[in-house]
Amino acid sequence: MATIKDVAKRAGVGVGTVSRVIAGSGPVSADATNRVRRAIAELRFRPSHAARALPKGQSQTIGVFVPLVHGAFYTPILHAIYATLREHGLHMVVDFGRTLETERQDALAGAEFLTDRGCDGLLIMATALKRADIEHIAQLQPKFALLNRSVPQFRANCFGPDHQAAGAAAGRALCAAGHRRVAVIEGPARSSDNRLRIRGFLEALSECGIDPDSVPREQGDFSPESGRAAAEALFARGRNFTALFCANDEMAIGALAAARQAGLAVPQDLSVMGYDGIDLAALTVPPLTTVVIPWRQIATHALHHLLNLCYGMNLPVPPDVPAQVLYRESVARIA
Amino acid sequence: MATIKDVAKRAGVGVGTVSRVIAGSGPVSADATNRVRRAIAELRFRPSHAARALPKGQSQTIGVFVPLVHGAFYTPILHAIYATLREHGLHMVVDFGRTLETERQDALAGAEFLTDRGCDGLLIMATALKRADIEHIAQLQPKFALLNRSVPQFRANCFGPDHQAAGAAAGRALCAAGHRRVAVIEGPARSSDNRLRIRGFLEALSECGIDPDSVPREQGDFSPESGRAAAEALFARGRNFTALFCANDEMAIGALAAARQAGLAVPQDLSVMGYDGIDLAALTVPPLTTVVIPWRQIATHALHHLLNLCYGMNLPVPPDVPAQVLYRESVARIA
DNA sequence: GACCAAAATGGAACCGTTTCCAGTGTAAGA
DNA sequence: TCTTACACTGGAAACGGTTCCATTTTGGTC
Repeated sequence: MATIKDVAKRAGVGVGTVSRVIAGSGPVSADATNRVRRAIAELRFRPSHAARALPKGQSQTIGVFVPLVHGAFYTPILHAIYATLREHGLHMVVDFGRTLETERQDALAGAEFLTDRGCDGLLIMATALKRADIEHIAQLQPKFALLNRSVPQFRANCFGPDHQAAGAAAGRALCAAGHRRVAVIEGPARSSDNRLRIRGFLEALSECGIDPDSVPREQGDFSPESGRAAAEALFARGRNFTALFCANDEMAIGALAAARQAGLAVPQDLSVMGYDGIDLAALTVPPLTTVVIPWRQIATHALHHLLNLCYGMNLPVPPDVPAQVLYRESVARIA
Repeated sequence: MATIKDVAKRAGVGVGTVSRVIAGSGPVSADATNRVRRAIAELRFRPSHAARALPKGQSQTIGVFVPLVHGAFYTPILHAIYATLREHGLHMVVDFGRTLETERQDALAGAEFLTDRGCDGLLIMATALKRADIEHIAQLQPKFALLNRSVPQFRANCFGPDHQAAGAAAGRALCAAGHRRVAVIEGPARSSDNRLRIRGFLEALSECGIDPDSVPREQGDFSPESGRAAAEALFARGRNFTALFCANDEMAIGALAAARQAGLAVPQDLSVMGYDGIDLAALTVPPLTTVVIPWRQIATHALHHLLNLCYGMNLPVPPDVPAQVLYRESVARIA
């Protein structure tokens, strides 16, 4: 591989001049610029990223951690982040968790990996992180933003929706449609955002005069398959409910499949409500009524904040729009 | 940030010794090892990735390009790649394309980004790449593997299913179920794998005595939404077919939604067949009959080949299992 | 033609590692 | 006691860029 010295020699200039041509820093005569450009092309010179990052101490790269590679939930968020980064000519290095069970340790390992990688800032999505973990990350790389996890100590670095309010909106919507007997498929207990949305949902029910303790609940792991299994377990316990709230859309998709398998028509025999507002929810059979969280927007704002931090930019970080129930066809109004 | 020199000073040894302790290369006395380890811990020393990669010329990192961040198709493949990489203690840097339209140029830019990033090898998934593009990539980084794109010149580096055979299997399955009037939702014409599977499908139909030219066709872009639109267009042209073959499962999901919207029961009024065998296809309403391509396996084998190339490993690269039709409930047998 | 500021330039020092080589200390063998 | 081998060690050189400083060149002014 050709180095900057080879280019300098070929162009008949010093290495400093070559560097200035490449980076556009400092004055270079038109003549020298041309000779350097030609030499670069002829030698197919490509500057080494490692050699470049070493003296500069900056890599124009943001590190992103996402709990899972797959699934309909995380990837659109990643897409939004990536698009924004590209707009600003920045690079992204992603690290993924293996499973939701190992999310916490994966996120910690990911933060180390990304920091070691010379990322200028970290955008981390992991609800399973404890306060001490976040302190650890802050020590590793003070320039970071947290997505969907909030701790008072780092309030300014935390971005995410008000899950409790959003959960409450779901509860109120079901009550308003006349449902009095409701079941819930919740996510993993370790996930703080799950706990909040379930709490909000049950509180709303309570305000409508429904005893939260009477609500049958099953737990899934946010995957469609787990939603199916949870729904089946719920059906097996005797189907004395008219509506089913799922802690995310993917589990709701599984619940829809389970309902069909059980011979239940949605929404005539059973209403199903999701959460998150993933794109796929528009294309289920029937189309899913869900609580839309403006995830892409939230992610973009978190990133804006991070870029302001890292590069002294001045990107807007407006308050997020609140979550809203999107009425499609999976919830029926009953007497 | 502490450097290796600080550690050496604190431990009262030379930098060479510290480096040997960290890398486990060369002999170091137990005493020195302990002092170094302690100093590392006390100073919270973390070796700089950039400084390390510079003299070594290797980064223990594989670069992966995937056409899209989001969607149900690419991410499980990425997941399989990531899992294998972790098993071998290697890192991954991913680059994504923006849209399927820009796949070709994004893949090219991605190859450059990943190479500049010091990746030891490249795993690239992009059907839109032309032969010259691949030559360019080979020049950039001779250690590469191609997923789902095959060119004779680089036969050994290419991995992917036999789309034509798989498409034919779909066609035969529909014929065997008694369907004589069939429609097709195909993917983008620029996508070589799409062309192959459609060709195989139509050839199989032809062998069953169905005129390929009589088959109504609409084009989508592999997204669920485009599948819905294509199905609607097909319905609008008069629904004189009993079965619909979709070039991938995601478009089939969209077609299912369109069918419901049109008041068509699947499979009673219309049979729908997918392609790929994504996980979600098991949870649609009704569960989708599809051609299962062993994508995870293919990706793993491509990666094995690449690792053998990069690190002189000796990982198995067995022939892939052929694609198979998985019968679920979206295709009816008719008279 | 002399002078000066600004533009342009070459090259040394530096970034933080790895690697290699020369050198020291020690134990075993003659 | 003297070699000899070997384990261990320190430090210089190298990796390929960026940056800064000293120096040369240029163009404009009087």
